[in-house]
Amino acid sequence: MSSFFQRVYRVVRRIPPGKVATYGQIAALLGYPRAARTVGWAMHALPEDSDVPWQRVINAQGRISTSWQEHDVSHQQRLLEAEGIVFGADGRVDLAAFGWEGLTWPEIDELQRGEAESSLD
DNA sequence: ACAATGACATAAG
DNA sequence: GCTTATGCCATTG
Repeated sequence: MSSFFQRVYRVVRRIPPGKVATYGQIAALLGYPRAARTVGWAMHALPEDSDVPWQRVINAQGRISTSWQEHDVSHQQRLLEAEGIVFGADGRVDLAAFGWEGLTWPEIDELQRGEAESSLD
């Protein structure tokens, strides 16, 4: 697995339950503010037996942009609602209320160090 | 190395 | 608010 994907997964795992992050936000944490599309690609390539909470990653508008038709949007929405996230009538999430604040610098530092030591995940 | 692709983001109509 | 167009980036063939 390519390093970039691993880094994406590692960050996504840090998203606490009941919170959501955007693709662009994750990309920015990795040092590529414009690599949101690649983050989305990483989610798409994510194996089902993974422990990565992919459902907590949505687009910048608080909407679920999944086009993974095998498990439509309602599936992802159900997973998020189970964590306490509330969807608006138009199917949007209030990022101001449920948006992930991101990682603190110590956490980012720990993330980087962990990446250097363990290549598996 | 080149071209195509895609769970995005943002600006414009 | 919705649709189109353009930019971005890593991965793949």
